[in-house]
Amino acid sequence: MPDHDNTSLLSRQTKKRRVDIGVKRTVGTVSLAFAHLKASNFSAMNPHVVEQDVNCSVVQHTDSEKSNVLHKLLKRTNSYEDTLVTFPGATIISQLLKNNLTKNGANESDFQSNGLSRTGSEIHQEDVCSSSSRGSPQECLSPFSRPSMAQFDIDRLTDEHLRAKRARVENIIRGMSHSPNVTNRIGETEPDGAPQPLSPRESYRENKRKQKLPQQQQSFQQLISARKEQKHEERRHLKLQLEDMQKQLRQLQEKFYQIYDSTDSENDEDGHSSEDSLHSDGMDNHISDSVTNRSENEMSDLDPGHFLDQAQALICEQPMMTEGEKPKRDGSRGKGHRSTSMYAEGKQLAETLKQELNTAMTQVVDTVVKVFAKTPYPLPQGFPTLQTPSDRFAVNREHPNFHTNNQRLPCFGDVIIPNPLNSFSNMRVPSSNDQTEALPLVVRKNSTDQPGSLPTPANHHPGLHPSPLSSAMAFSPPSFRHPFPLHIMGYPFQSPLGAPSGPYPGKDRSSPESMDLSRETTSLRTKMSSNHLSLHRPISPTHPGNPEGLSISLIKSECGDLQDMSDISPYSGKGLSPNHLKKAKLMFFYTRYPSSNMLKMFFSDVKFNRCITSQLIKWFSNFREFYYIQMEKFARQAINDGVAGVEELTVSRDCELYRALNMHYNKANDFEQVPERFLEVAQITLREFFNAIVAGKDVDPSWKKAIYKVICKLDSEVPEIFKSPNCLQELLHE
DNA sequence: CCAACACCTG
DNA sequence: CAGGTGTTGG
Repeated sequence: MPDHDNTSLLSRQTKKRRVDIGVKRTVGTVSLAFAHLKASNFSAMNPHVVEQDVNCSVVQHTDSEKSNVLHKLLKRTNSYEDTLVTFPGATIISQLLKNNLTKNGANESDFQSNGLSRTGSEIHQEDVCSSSSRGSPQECLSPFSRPSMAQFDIDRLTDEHLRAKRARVENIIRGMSHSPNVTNRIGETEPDGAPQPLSPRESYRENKRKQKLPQQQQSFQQLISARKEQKHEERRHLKLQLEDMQKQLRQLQEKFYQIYDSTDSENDEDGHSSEDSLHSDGMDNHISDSVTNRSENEMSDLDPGHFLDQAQALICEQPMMTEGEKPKRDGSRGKGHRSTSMYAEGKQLAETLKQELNTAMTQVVDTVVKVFAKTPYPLPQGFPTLQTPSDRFAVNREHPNFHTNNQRLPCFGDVIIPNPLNSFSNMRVPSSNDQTEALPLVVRKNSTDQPGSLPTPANHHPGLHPSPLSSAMAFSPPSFRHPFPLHIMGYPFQSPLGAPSGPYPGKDRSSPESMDLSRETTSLRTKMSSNHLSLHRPISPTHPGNPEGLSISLIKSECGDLQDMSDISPYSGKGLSPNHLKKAKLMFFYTRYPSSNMLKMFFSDVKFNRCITSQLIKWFSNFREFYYIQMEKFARQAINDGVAGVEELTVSRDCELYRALNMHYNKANDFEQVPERFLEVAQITLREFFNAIVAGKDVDPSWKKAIYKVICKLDSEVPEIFKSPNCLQELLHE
């Protein structure tokens, strides 16, 4: 419970906190403003909304427990689909996967008959599964394709296939190095009748572009088409590799289900016994039966990712499984005596899987990297977005068991593999757990201003704080987190004039700066290694990226008391630039009511005059305005949603309120160290509003005055680093 | 008077 | 986010 009664202690601050002035003019406009809001809330009231909107920290993540990397990879790849339209490799990946998942076997034959110059060796080295799949497309796609195949057969097949694959890949690589002169026309590459949803669009665009091209550009067009052929070459290679991977997956899947389903094969419908059906025709029946009879849910069992899920689950669950207890897919018929052998086999299977996935992924990634390295013109915007929702990290809880034993598949790391950046430089993305020293450049000094800063306030409810990240980081020094800021690698600094400095002036800041990726990555790496050495290291004023450098004091020109015309000089950098605004917003996480003296301290690179000062003050006033509006809005929502007491109101990093605030003050999410204290203050504010409204104080025109008085005392000390004119670089690139 | 504030408006 | 305005404490 915040100190309601302390309103007389305002004098503790040296700075003037006249939060009580200027509030008289309110004549119920706020209530009017929220009338529609109220109405909408009433219309859409249901308990779930209550939980999500109000009880901010309640999160359900049942899915994440089941998830595994490949599954995510597949899903994410599919989800990237829309953004990948112009990125051939990834498009292929998603298409391939999608085709496979929708058991459309035609893709393989499509690839071979599309007129592309596929080297003969590749075709002839198709493995059994692939060639047979040409005859009956479905045959290879089911895990039950060959349940009768002997174990060693599969092993042998796998080995052979591995060798074949390696030879093929080498062949491919060799071919890639000296065969960019293959001539094939774009339109024929992806037949219009192809079932892939993307292909028509793609070819349509290509055709359209072709039609529009004037004759003068023919040579350029030739160049383009040559490049495209190159790309198509690589695309095909990627396809092939993916096919290989999928085949291997299928085989492993079969193997897995053999091990796994042999115990309950009698369970299978139609009395088909897997052990008995040695003949492929019987198998086909079996497949079609199971395929057609399976519900949508069960169809996901054919998903390789799901298969991996189960493999992983098998490995992890076996040791702690009681006798007779079996994974869900086994149904109720437990057979404990199989469990030991199953465990061993599952482990072996997992090992094989790991190796295979590692090598295959490495190859694919390498190829992709090559494609990128060779691409001479800017990459399409379809490159997978780098923005990573923070809750994806905070939320992603795996099964606890996965953490307690080291059987957690190491190659799977911590998810997010599909992000090309991760594999781009083979750099291991540092997770928050990896950082062991010198975490924040920003060190908050103990301030007398923050009564409950270090220990989390008493009002937290353990059950209501599900964010594992924040709880895990609760022990890190002064409530700073250090999640890895992936996005900053793709988000160069805003230019002083407010336009993004990247080559892509897209409206979306998540639009990638692919060409800068490697540079940014290395820069990040050096930042990582140099760590705290960069603390307070002033970046050279002639630094090309100096954001303040080019700022033109447009604002100043409006000021009557402009003293020196030299202030307008572009390089004097004395005005308030967009980066100053950004900095001010970040500072708001610490202080809601900065004194003008404080502002002068922290914006030392700005030549202060009355105008600048009031502009800065105005900024913070605007920040507060937004802040309080949000607070009131969410408080009223909570009331409308039937929240009984303030105890149910918490502000955590994954709640909507925080997101709204963070969106406002930390839009690009480039500042990943939003102090815990800010959450506390926000929660207190929210509860203040809640209490006041519940008590009906909002009838008083100046009812917020009391709240302001409370909140203005909760300011934290702004970290020293904010005093640096270049703090943005240091903060964001840290 | 003036700085600082909240509120309103564009 | 900036401009304008009314309010208030010093």
